[in-house]
Amino acid sequence: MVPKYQQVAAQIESDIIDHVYQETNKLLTEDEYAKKYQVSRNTVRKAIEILVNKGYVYQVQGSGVFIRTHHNKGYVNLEKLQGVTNDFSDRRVENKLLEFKQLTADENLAENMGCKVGTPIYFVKRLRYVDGNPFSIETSYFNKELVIYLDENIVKKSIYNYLRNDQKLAIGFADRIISADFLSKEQAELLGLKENDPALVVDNTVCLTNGAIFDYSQSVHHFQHVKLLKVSNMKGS
Amino acid sequence: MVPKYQQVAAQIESDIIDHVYQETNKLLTEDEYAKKYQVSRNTVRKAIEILVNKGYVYQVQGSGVFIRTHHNKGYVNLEKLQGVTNDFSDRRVENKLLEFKQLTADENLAENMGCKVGTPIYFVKRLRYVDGNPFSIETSYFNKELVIYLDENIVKKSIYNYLRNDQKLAIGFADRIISADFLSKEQAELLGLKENDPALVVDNTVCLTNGAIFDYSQSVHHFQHVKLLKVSNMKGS
DNA sequence: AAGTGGTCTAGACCACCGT
DNA sequence: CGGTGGTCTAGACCACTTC
Repeated sequence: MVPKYQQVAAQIESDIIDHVYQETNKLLTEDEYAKKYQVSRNTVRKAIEILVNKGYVYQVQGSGVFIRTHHNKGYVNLEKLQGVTNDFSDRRVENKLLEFKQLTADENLAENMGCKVGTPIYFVKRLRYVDGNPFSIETSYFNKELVIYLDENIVKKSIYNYLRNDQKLAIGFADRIISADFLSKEQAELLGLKENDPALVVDNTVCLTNGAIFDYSQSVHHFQHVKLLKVSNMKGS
Repeated sequence: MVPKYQQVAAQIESDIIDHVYQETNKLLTEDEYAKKYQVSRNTVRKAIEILVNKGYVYQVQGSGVFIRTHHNKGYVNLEKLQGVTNDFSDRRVENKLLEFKQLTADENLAENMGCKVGTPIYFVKRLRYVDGNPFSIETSYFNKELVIYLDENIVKKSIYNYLRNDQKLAIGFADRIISADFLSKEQAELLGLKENDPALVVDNTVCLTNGAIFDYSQSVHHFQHVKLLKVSNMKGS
C-alpha cells in the first residue's frame, strides 16, 4: 500500500517531466492539488516536500511553487539510494561481476557492520558501467543473517531491487560518507585511468527499518564521469 | 520568530548531546513530548524529522525513536550549509583572506549565477583552517545587487552569519555538486599537499527564498582532513 | 492487547507576495 | 487587499512491535 502523499508526488513529478507546467513554470496551488486529488492540503504539502528534496521545485511563501529549470541532469542525486539505477534510467547501466563469495566477519568488518565476529557475510565486487563507460567499482558486504540469500544471477543485476521486491527487505536509512583519495593500480586499470589519479569515494552503511546494518559498501567512482548532487534546504537547520 | 517545531528540535537535540537518554538509548514517545512541550503531536513529529536528517536518531514504527550511537563525529554534514562552522563548533575554525575584490560578471559567470553580463560581483578567496590545519580553499562570487555590501572585515569572519543576521538576507536553498579532481600546484601549496594529489571539490549555488542566486562558490577540500556525511532516508523515494 | 510510530483529515491563523 | 505558502491543532485510524 503506497501512501497517498507518495502517489501524489509521483503524479506531479511525471507532470513536471512531461512539461505540463511549461507555460507558467510553476505548479498549481496547494489547494488546487488538494481538490484535484481529493486529499487534504497537508498531504499535498508532504508530496511537494519530496519534489523539493529531489530538486525539481522550490517554494516561495506567498507566491507559489516554482519549477527549477537548471535542474541539472547527469548528476547522481544523493537523496535516493540506488543513484545510478534511478538517475540514469534513460541510459544503459551494466554490471560486470568481478568477485562473489561468502566469508565470515573479522574484527574490523564486525565493527563496521555492527555484528559479531564470525557472522556469515556475502562479499560482492562489481564494476559498473553507464553507457558503456566504466563508472564505479563497488565493493559490498551483506550480512547473510539479514539478507538470507544471494547468488551470482542476482548480483549481476540490481541487488537492491531483488532485496526490496523479492526478499521484501524493509530498507530504512543509510549513512553515506564521501571523500576523495588516490586510485590504486588495480582500481585505475578497471576504470581506465592511471594509478594515483583522484577517486571520488562513497562509503555506505545501509540499515533496515529496525536499525540493523545489512549492507556495508564502498563505491570508488570515476572522477571524470561522476558528480554527486545534494539539494539543501535552509529550513530547520 | 522561531517556529515551535524548530524550538522543540533544538531542545531534544541538546538533551541528546547532554546524554539525557543514555540509559534507554531512545527518545521519549511523541505523545510524551507533545505533553511536555504543550504542542501537538504533528509539531513533535516535525521536530524529530529534523533530528533524523541530522543523523541523531532513527525511527522504528511501533517501537520508538532510537539514538544513533555510531553518529560519527568529524564529518561535514551535508544537511546544513555552513558545515565547517556548525560541525566543528568545538574546534578552532580560522580563515585566511587570500583575495577580495569587485568585478563584473563575464559570460560564463553570468550563466552560472543566473544574472546579466556586467552585473557587479564580490569575489572572495579564502583559505580555511580547522585546529590550525588547512582544510579547504573557498572561492566565492556574490551578486552585489543582492548582497549589497561586503568588506574585508566581514569576509575574514563568517560571511553567512553576517548576511543572515545583519543583512537579514532570506537564504532559501542550495545545490551542491560534489566531485573529485587533481590539485593544481597553487592549491597544493596552500593546502600543504602535492600537485596532482586528489581534491574533494564542492560547487555551491545558493539561492534566496525567492530563487535568485546570490552566491556561487567552489570549495576545494583537503582530501585527508575532510569527509562529507549524508544521511539518507528511504521514505518517499 | 497495549504501546508507538505512520498516514490523513479539516480547519484555523499567520507571514509574505503581488496588485 | 486577495492569493498563497508556513505553522499549528485535535483527533481519527492504520501498521507494526512488543509482550
